[in-house]
Amino acid sequence: MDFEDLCNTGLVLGLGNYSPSSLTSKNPTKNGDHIRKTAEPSLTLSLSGAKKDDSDLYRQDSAASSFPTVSVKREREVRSEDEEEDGPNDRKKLRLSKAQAALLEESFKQHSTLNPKQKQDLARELKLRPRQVEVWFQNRRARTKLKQTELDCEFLKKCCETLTDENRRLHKELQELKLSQPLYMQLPAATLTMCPSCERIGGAVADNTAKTFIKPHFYNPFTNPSAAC
DNA sequence: GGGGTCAATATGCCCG
DNA sequence: CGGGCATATTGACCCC
Repeated sequence: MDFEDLCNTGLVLGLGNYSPSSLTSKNPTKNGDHIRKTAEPSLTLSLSGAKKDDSDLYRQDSAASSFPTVSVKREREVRSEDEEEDGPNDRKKLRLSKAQAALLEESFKQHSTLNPKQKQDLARELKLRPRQVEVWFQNRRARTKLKQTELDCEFLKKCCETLTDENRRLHKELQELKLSQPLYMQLPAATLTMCPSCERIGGAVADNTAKTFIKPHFYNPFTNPSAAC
Protein backbone atom coordinates (compact mmCIF):
# COMPACT_ATOMS: atom_id res chain seq x y z
CA MET A 1 0.00 0.00 0.00
CA ASP A 2 1.24 3.45 -0.63
CA PHE A 3 0.43 6.78 0.79
CA GLU A 4 -1.85 7.70 -2.05
CA ASP A 5 -4.04 4.78 -1.24
CA LEU A 6 -4.32 6.01 2.26
CA CYS A 7 -5.43 9.38 1.10
CA ASN A 8 -7.99 8.10 -1.33
CA THR A 9 -10.47 7.32 1.33
CA GLY A 10 -11.94 10.77 1.20
CA LEU A 11 -10.88 11.44 4.71
CA VAL A 12 -8.42 13.97 5.79
CA LEU A 13 -6.26 12.72 8.54
CA GLY A 14 -5.17 15.19 11.10
CA LEU A 15 -2.14 13.63 12.58
CA GLY A 16 -0.25 16.48 14.04
CA ASN A 17 3.09 17.10 12.51
CA TYR A 18 3.27 13.90 10.71
CA SER A 19 4.83 14.56 7.41
CA PRO A 20 3.91 12.28 4.59
CA SER A 21 7.19 13.03 2.98
CA SER A 22 8.86 11.01 5.63
CA LEU A 23 6.68 8.20 4.59
CA THR A 24 7.09 8.04 0.92
CA SER A 25 10.04 6.04 -0.04
CA LYS A 26 8.23 5.95 -3.28
CA ASN A 27 10.16 8.79 -4.72
CA PRO A 28 13.12 9.01 -2.50
CA THR A 29 15.51 9.78 -5.27
CA LYS A 30 17.77 12.59 -4.34
CA ASN A 31 17.42 13.74 -0.84
CA GLY A 32 18.17 11.56 2.01
CA ASP A 33 18.77 14.71 3.88
CA HIS A 34 15.75 14.80 6.08
CA ILE A 35 17.39 12.00 7.90
CA ARG A 36 20.83 13.36 7.93
CA LYS A 37 19.81 16.70 9.31
CA THR A 38 19.16 15.02 12.58
CA ALA A 39 22.10 12.76 12.49
CA GLU A 40 25.23 13.54 14.32
CA PRO A 41 27.85 15.17 12.24
CA SER A 42 30.90 13.10 11.84
CA LEU A 43 34.46 14.02 11.20
CA THR A 44 36.20 12.63 8.27
CA LEU A 45 39.45 10.83 8.15
CA SER A 46 40.61 9.50 4.92
CA LEU A 47 42.44 6.30 4.52
CA SER A 48 45.26 6.29 2.12
CA GLY A 49 43.41 4.25 -0.47
CA ALA A 50 40.87 5.88 -2.69
CA LYS A 51 37.28 5.56 -1.71
CA LYS A 52 36.19 3.15 -4.35
CA ASP A 53 39.36 1.21 -4.46
CA ASP A 54 39.81 0.00 -1.01
CA SER A 55 37.51 -2.88 -1.63
CA ASP A 56 39.92 -4.02 -4.26
CA LEU A 57 42.85 -3.38 -2.07
CA TYR A 58 41.45 -5.67 0.53
CA ARG A 59 39.46 -7.96 -1.59
CA GLN A 60 41.55 -10.96 -0.76
CA ASP A 61 40.57 -10.89 2.85
CA SER A 62 36.99 -11.80 2.33
CA ALA A 63 38.02 -15.36 2.51
CA ALA A 64 40.75 -14.89 5.01
CA SER A 65 39.16 -12.81 7.68
CA SER A 66 37.80 -14.54 10.67
CA PHE A 67 36.55 -13.04 13.84
CA PRO A 68 38.76 -13.97 16.75
CA THR A 69 36.46 -13.87 19.73
CA VAL A 70 35.02 -17.32 19.50
CA SER A 71 37.35 -18.27 16.74
CA VAL A 72 34.26 -18.10 14.66
CA LYS A 73 34.70 -19.03 11.12
CA ARG A 74 32.50 -17.50 8.57
CA GLU A 75 28.96 -18.42 9.11
CA ARG A 76 28.21 -20.39 6.04
CA GLU A 77 31.51 -21.45 4.75
CA VAL A 78 30.18 -24.36 2.89
CA ARG A 79 32.13 -23.71 -0.19
CA SER A 80 35.56 -23.59 1.24
CA GLU A 81 37.05 -25.03 -1.91
CA ASP A 82 36.26 -22.05 -4.07
CA GLU A 83 37.62 -19.70 -1.57
CA GLU A 84 41.10 -20.79 -2.12
CA GLU A 85 41.09 -19.44 -5.60
CA ASP A 86 40.05 -15.97 -4.85
CA GLY A 87 40.07 -14.64 -8.34
CA PRO A 88 40.29 -10.97 -9.06
CA ASN A 89 36.90 -10.73 -10.67
CA ASP A 90 34.70 -12.50 -8.23
CA ARG A 91 32.51 -10.64 -5.92
CA LYS A 92 31.99 -13.24 -3.29
CA LYS A 93 29.48 -12.89 -0.65
CA LEU A 94 30.99 -12.23 2.69
CA ARG A 95 28.79 -13.39 5.48
CA LEU A 96 29.51 -11.82 8.79
CA SER A 97 29.83 -14.22 11.65
CA LYS A 98 27.29 -14.14 14.43
CA ALA A 99 29.80 -12.61 16.75
CA GLN A 100 30.65 -9.93 14.25
CA ALA A 101 27.04 -9.14 13.60
CA ALA A 102 26.32 -9.04 17.30
CA LEU A 103 29.08 -6.59 17.95
CA LEU A 104 28.02 -4.42 15.06
CA GLU A 105 24.45 -4.45 16.33
CA GLU A 106 25.61 -3.57 19.77
CA SER A 107 27.58 -0.70 18.42
CA PHE A 108 24.68 0.41 16.27
CA LYS A 109 22.46 0.57 19.30
CA GLN A 110 24.82 3.05 20.85
CA HIS A 111 25.20 5.23 17.79
CA SER A 112 23.79 4.76 14.35
CA THR A 113 26.66 6.63 12.76
CA LEU A 114 30.34 6.27 13.40
CA ASN A 115 33.07 8.78 13.53
CA PRO A 116 36.33 7.73 11.90
CA LYS A 117 37.92 6.64 15.12
CA GLN A 118 34.99 4.50 16.10
CA LYS A 119 35.03 3.02 12.66
CA GLN A 120 38.69 2.19 12.86
CA ASP A 121 38.41 0.67 16.29
CA LEU A 122 35.43 -1.37 15.39
CA ALA A 123 37.05 -2.57 12.21
CA ARG A 124 40.12 -3.59 14.10
CA GLU A 125 38.11 -5.39 16.68
CA LEU A 126 36.08 -7.19 14.06
CA LYS A 127 39.00 -7.90 11.79
CA LEU A 128 37.21 -6.17 9.00
CA ARG A 129 38.08 -3.28 6.76
CA PRO A 130 36.81 0.09 7.89
CA ARG A 131 34.98 0.28 4.60
CA GLN A 132 33.08 -2.88 5.46
CA VAL A 133 32.08 -1.47 8.79
CA GLU A 134 30.96 1.69 7.07
CA VAL A 135 28.94 -0.23 4.52
CA TRP A 136 27.39 -2.31 7.24
CA PHE A 137 26.26 0.81 9.04
CA GLN A 138 24.88 2.31 5.88
CA ASN A 139 22.89 -0.77 5.14
CA ARG A 140 21.79 -1.03 8.72
CA ARG A 141 20.47 2.51 8.70
CA ALA A 142 18.62 1.78 5.50
CA ARG A 143 17.04 -1.28 7.05
CA THR A 144 16.04 0.65 10.11
CA LYS A 145 14.46 3.33 8.05
CA LEU A 146 12.60 0.87 5.92
CA LYS A 147 11.24 -0.85 8.97
CA GLN A 148 10.19 2.45 10.46
CA THR A 149 8.45 3.37 7.24
CA GLU A 150 6.54 0.15 7.33
CA LEU A 151 5.52 0.81 10.90
CA ASP A 152 4.42 4.33 10.03
CA CYS A 153 2.42 2.99 7.19
CA GLU A 154 0.71 0.48 9.41
CA PHE A 155 -0.04 3.18 11.90
CA LEU A 156 -1.60 5.45 9.30
CA LYS A 157 -3.62 2.59 7.96
CA LYS A 158 -5.03 1.99 11.42
CA CYS A 159 -5.76 5.68 11.85
CA CYS A 160 -7.52 5.70 8.54
CA GLU A 161 -9.67 2.76 9.45
CA THR A 162 -10.55 4.27 12.80
CA LEU A 163 -11.51 7.58 11.27
CA THR A 164 -13.54 5.92 8.58
CA ASP A 165 -15.49 4.04 11.19
CA GLU A 166 -15.96 7.16 13.23
CA ASN A 167 -17.10 9.08 10.20
CA ARG A 168 -19.60 6.41 9.34
CA ARG A 169 -20.89 6.33 12.89
CA LEU A 170 -21.33 10.09 13.00
CA HIS A 171 -23.16 10.12 9.70
CA LYS A 172 -25.50 7.51 10.99
CA GLU A 173 -26.05 9.40 14.21
CA LEU A 174 -26.81 12.54 12.27
CA GLN A 175 -29.35 10.76 10.16
CA GLU A 176 -31.07 9.43 13.22
CA LEU A 177 -31.11 12.84 14.85
CA LYS A 178 -32.58 14.40 11.77
CA LEU A 179 -35.36 11.89 11.71
CA SER A 180 -36.19 12.29 15.35
CA GLN A 181 -36.22 16.11 15.43
CA PRO A 182 -39.09 18.45 14.53
CA LEU A 183 -38.89 19.69 11.02
CA TYR A 184 -37.61 23.15 11.82
CA MET A 185 -34.69 21.71 13.59
CA GLN A 186 -33.60 20.35 10.32
CA LEU A 187 -33.05 23.80 8.92
CA PRO A 188 -29.56 25.09 8.91
CA ALA A 189 -29.09 27.04 12.12
CA ALA A 190 -27.85 30.11 10.28
CA THR A 191 -31.19 30.63 8.63
CA LEU A 192 -33.05 30.90 11.90
CA THR A 193 -33.70 34.05 13.91
CA MET A 194 -35.26 34.63 17.21
CA CYS A 195 -37.14 37.69 18.22
CA PRO A 196 -35.34 39.28 21.16
CA SER A 197 -38.53 40.54 22.73
CA CYS A 198 -40.83 37.63 22.51
CA GLU A 199 -38.06 35.10 22.24
CA ARG A 200 -39.74 33.26 19.50
CA ILE A 201 -38.08 31.94 16.52
CA GLY A 202 -38.60 33.74 13.32
CA GLY A 203 -38.01 32.14 10.02
CA ALA A 204 -35.12 32.76 7.81
CA VAL A 205 -34.65 36.08 6.17
CA ALA A 206 -36.88 35.46 3.30
CA ASP A 207 -38.33 32.24 4.30
CA ASN A 208 -41.32 30.81 2.71
CA THR A 209 -40.85 27.55 4.36
CA ALA A 210 -40.92 28.81 7.91
CA LYS A 211 -44.43 30.05 7.51
CA THR A 212 -45.66 26.61 7.19
CA PHE A 213 -44.50 25.42 10.52
CA ILE A 214 -44.16 26.48 14.08
CA LYS A 215 -42.19 29.59 14.69
CA PRO A 216 -38.73 28.54 15.55
CA HIS A 217 -37.10 29.93 18.62
CA PHE A 218 -33.62 30.68 17.47
CA TYR A 219 -31.97 33.94 17.19
CA ASN A 220 -29.21 34.88 14.91
CA PRO A 221 -27.73 38.17 16.14
CA PHE A 222 -25.77 38.63 12.98
CA THR A 223 -28.61 38.54 10.57
CA ASN A 224 -31.12 40.58 12.46
CA PRO A 225 -30.04 42.00 15.80
CA SER A 226 -32.94 44.31 16.48
CA ALA A 227 -35.63 42.67 14.57
CA ALA A 228 -38.98 42.31 16.16
CA CYS A 229 -41.59 39.80 15.25
C1' DG B 1 13.63 -22.50 -9.08
C1' DG B 2 12.19 -18.54 -6.91
C1' DG B 3 11.95 -15.44 -3.18
C1' DG B 4 14.32 -13.37 0.73
C1' DT B 5 18.42 -11.50 2.85
C1' DC B 6 22.34 -8.81 2.95
C1' DA B 7 27.13 -7.30 1.68
C1' DA B 8 28.85 -4.65 -1.86
C1' DT B 9 28.67 -1.28 -5.54
C1' DA B 10 26.93 2.87 -8.11
C1' DT B 11 25.26 7.30 -8.06
C1' DG B 12 24.03 11.73 -6.64
C1' DC B 13 23.56 15.18 -3.02
C1' DC B 14 25.21 18.00 0.76
C1' DC B 15 28.43 20.16 3.74
C1' DG B 16 32.78 21.84 5.58
C1' DC C 1 36.59 19.48 -3.97
C1' DG C 2 36.63 15.42 -1.05
C1' DG C 3 34.32 12.72 2.21
C1' DG C 4 30.17 11.04 4.15
C1' DC C 5 25.71 9.95 3.52
C1' DA C 6 21.11 8.09 1.53
C1' DT C 7 19.26 5.47 -1.83
C1' DA C 8 18.89 2.21 -5.63
C1' DT C 9 20.66 -1.73 -7.52
C1' DT C 10 23.42 -5.89 -8.06
C1' DG C 11 24.77 -10.35 -7.08
C1' DA C 12 26.00 -14.17 -3.87
C1' DC C 13 24.00 -17.06 -0.89
C1' DC C 14 20.40 -19.53 1.71
C1' DC C 15 16.08 -21.77 2.47
C1' DC C 16 11.72 -23.66 1.27
